[in-house]
Amino acid sequence: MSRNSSTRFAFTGNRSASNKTPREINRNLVFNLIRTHQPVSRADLARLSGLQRSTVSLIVEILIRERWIFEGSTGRLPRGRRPTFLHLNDQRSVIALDIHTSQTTVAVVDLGGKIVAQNIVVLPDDPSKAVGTIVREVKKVIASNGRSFDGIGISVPGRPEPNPEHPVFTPRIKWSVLSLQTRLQRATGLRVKMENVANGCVLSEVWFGDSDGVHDLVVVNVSEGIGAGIFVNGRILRGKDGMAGEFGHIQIESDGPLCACGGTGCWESFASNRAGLRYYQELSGKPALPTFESLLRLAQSGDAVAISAIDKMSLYLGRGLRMIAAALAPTEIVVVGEITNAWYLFGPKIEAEMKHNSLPGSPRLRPSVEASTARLRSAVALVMNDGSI
Amino acid sequence: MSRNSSTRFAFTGNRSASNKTPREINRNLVFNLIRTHQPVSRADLARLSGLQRSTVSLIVEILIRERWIFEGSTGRLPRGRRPTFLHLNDQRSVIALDIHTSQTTVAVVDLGGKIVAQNIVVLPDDPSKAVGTIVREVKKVIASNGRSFDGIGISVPGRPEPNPEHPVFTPRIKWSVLSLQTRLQRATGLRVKMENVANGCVLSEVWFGDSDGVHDLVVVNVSEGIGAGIFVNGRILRGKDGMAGEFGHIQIESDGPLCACGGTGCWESFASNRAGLRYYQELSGKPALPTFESLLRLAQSGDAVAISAIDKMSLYLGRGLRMIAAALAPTEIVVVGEITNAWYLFGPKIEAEMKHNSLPGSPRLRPSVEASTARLRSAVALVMNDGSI
DNA sequence: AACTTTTGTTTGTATCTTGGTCAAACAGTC
DNA sequence: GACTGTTTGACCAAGATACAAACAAAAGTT
Repeated sequence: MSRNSSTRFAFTGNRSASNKTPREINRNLVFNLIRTHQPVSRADLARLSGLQRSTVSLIVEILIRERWIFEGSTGRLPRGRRPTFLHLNDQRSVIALDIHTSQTTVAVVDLGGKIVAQNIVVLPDDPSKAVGTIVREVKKVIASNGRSFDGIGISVPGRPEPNPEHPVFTPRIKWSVLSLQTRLQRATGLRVKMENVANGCVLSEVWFGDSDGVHDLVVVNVSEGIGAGIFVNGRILRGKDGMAGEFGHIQIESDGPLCACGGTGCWESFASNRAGLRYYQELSGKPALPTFESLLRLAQSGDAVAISAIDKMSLYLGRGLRMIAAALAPTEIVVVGEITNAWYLFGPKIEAEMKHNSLPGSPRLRPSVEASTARLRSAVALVMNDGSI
Repeated sequence: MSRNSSTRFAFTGNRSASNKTPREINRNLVFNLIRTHQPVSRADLARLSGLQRSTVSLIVEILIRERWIFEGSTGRLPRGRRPTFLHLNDQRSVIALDIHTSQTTVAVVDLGGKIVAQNIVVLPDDPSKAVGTIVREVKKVIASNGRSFDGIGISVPGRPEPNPEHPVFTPRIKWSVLSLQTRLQRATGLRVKMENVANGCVLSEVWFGDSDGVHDLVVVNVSEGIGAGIFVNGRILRGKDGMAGEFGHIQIESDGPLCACGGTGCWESFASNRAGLRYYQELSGKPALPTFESLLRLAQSGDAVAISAIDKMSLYLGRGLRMIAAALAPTEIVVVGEITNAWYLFGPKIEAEMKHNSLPGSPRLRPSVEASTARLRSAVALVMNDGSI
């Protein structure tokens, strides 16, 4: 909270600092405090940040001028002058895309994380037509909403880091997400940012989570595959070509099903939604269920075989989370995905296995609030902040 | 290199910045450039840092006054005024301790990373006497060297993070490293800092490595056990209670030998020095070899069974490194340990297995220069910089 | 009506980088 | 040997910023 008074050396990278650096840092600090504490007064911001009230006032003035926030009503206190409450400007908003293999959600999200409008688009079977369908839908949303938008944020399964050699790593999407980006940019003139699902959920947790000082967090996205978003030392760990967090493709048994990545025995072959469906098929001897949701419904209605399948999946999930705990020692692991809709069936099993034979100090484990919301909200952080937290 | 001109928000933690912050940042920057580029002139520092020459001169003046650096000889250029070369002050030095289960190295290391004196201490069999032996030896070294020391830096296998609940995690050391710290502090009056071996090697790589802009690096220490030091986004990833990087205790097979941590099938059960010795014993049917060095010597002399044992160990090492690559996607993995003394036997096998069925963009793999040097040098970074890079 | 408390603004000061100027020092050229 | 161009390092004014303290505003309390 207070000044860093260390006289010792501490690398902060290769960047030099100018006179404008403190303002930049404090401006970010104040803005983030407004995000997480709104409505809030200047005096409270001074107390929260450790800055002087005068400094806070100057920064707030800038933020108002740039339309990030606005002055709301005055409050009421037991005594003293009434404070002026500051709010995030919910007039500013972005277009959010949540891309899945077969469907895509197009939404309007405001700066405060509120989902103003939402629209599910079923993609055509022909992959080459998917991009066109999405672009059309986005233009429709822009036209139907009177407001202007700050940009477009896209959540994709895979790693859309721009790299000339491996442009994108999105094994489950059959069409080019890169061409979607450029076509949206051309069609709308807006800035378009893409991010991996798990990293996006990290952004949402950090931007809109109620916990104040998140500094260690791993988000594990359990869906068709498994990917993780790693938030450490106050930043997202991206790694080379944005490939960090691919725990799903870590081999946890030397033999096992062949994975889409080419390897065998990958964690996601044992613990993803597809694995759950496979377990049900193996245990029941019946034909495969159409969707993972149907497996959840069966289990929730008390089907013993479905519950066994879920238990087996949970066991492997817990084992993988133990791996993540040993590797990164986060204070908290947040699970995102369809399984959070029936967390009572998974959570206890997963947690027990995660803590079984683990090193001292297991992380807290909890499901994400609402996966779809988290993914859509990430668009705000992506557009407003380049996703750089 | 140049100014961060982004007007967007970028979390830099919860700390506010004062107008002393730029000086602090730039001072660190300049000092680190001197460390990595010495001897170097003020003008070169200005070019390297992007700062104005006037600013560099002011900072250099402070660094000289505080005895971090000194002005050396003037250089010679094709034309123009002669530059004054700046050097790290090699009069400043620290005591370095490199702790192993059965022996400890006590050394004197100067600010430039040069090992001025070195002394191997064999620890008594009785664990309770180990601390006393080490303290005596340190006092002897201090007395025999005329100079004064800035502190004591200790490299230990394990995670010596201070935490009331789990004070330390050093499963292979039978005596209390915490009491060593306090007794050394009392006996010498110097500041005493401890760090995990792998993290220490990261510090050494970053402080004394010739690569300029290291921002992604994982150091894997292969010894009795296996531990990793993770350097990402320009900082060491410590995790809760400093436990991050314990890849050695990740389960890579569901069944396997019982590990010291209580689990089964841990990576280090398959890939550590002990595993190599076990493989030799299993393959040869002969009694166990006394030390890992003897296995290396056998293999180097062409013993086919020893080479097979090493190959098996390499296979598992490569598999574990593939796991680290998927988890963190570092640009480089550096291996530290006895195996680097016979790297030609391990390296190709490890690298081939690491790249086998891996995700796109494998990290570079290389052995550390000299493990003992790296561990001792880490003391400088620990003492001079609180290990906070 | 006077006092107290809290909020938000204004003003003066210290710190720090920037960017320009200047002398010194040196090599090459006329 | 004098002139030219280059580089280094010192010096100084200007601009940006946070801080500290004083001040104005607005409400409740005495």
